[in-house]
Amino acid sequence: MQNPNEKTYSITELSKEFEITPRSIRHYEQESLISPKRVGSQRVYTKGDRVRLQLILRGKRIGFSLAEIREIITMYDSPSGEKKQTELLLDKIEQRRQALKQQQQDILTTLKELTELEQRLK
Amino acid sequence: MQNPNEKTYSITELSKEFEITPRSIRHYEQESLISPKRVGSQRVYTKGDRVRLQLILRGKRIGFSLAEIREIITMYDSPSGEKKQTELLLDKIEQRRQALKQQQQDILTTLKELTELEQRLK
DNA sequence: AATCTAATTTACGTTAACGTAAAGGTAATC
DNA sequence: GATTACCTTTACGTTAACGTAAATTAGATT
Repeated sequence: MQNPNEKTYSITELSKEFEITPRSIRHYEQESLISPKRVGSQRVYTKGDRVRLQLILRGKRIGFSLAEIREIITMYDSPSGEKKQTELLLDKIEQRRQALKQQQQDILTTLKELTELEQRLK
Repeated sequence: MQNPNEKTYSITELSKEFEITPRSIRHYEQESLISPKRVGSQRVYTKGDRVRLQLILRGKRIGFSLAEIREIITMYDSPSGEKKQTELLLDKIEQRRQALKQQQQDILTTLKELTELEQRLK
């Protein structure tokens, strides 16, 4: 049940909250990463849209391209359909998982090196 | 003590080992991320250069820009000099550490979401 | 001597992710 | 009714990180 009285946000509200420019948000929309409603010509963002924006920004922080983020979002949105399709999705998920595990390792290594460096500086 | 008989590598050797193009390696050199020796006009990479290349690639995997990687490398290379300089370095290290911790969190969140999604697909 | 093979430099091209005007619409406020 | 605030679209500009092609060099092989 979607509450029609649910709180909504304007583009500048969101841009301020997440410290990005409206231009970026519009860009994400152009890239089909988010699809706000319109009231007249103005974009209106629901809580769901806000969550999606957070997801986008989280993706960016771990170095995903917008194309990769779109892929992930598409996975979320895909209706549990064909068996063949599902297989493909599971494959992609596994690939992502591997990349993320690698990243975890890389981060751990880098953190250690930073600590070493810090010691050396004292 | 640097062993002058130490094993060295050509640019294509390294490019094959790490599955990148020679162009990329030359580009990193242009950006002052690596400085191989020359024998005649040809680049010759020592083991140390190889390690540095690995560091670069690791940085890339966690989403660092070449500029950020250069900053980190510079920190490594900086001789423990002025007290003021050292303070600045320690600051930068701390900043990096914070960003990396954030990334760890983001990755954990993403991994969880992937798992949820996987469950949903079954 | 000619032909590979692997390297070099120079330089223009490409893609992603926005930045940055410019020109205009609408609704509230002075 | 004019200004202000906030939004819109269109479109060209910018930066990073290489890709790609052209012209050249130098050593090894046929």
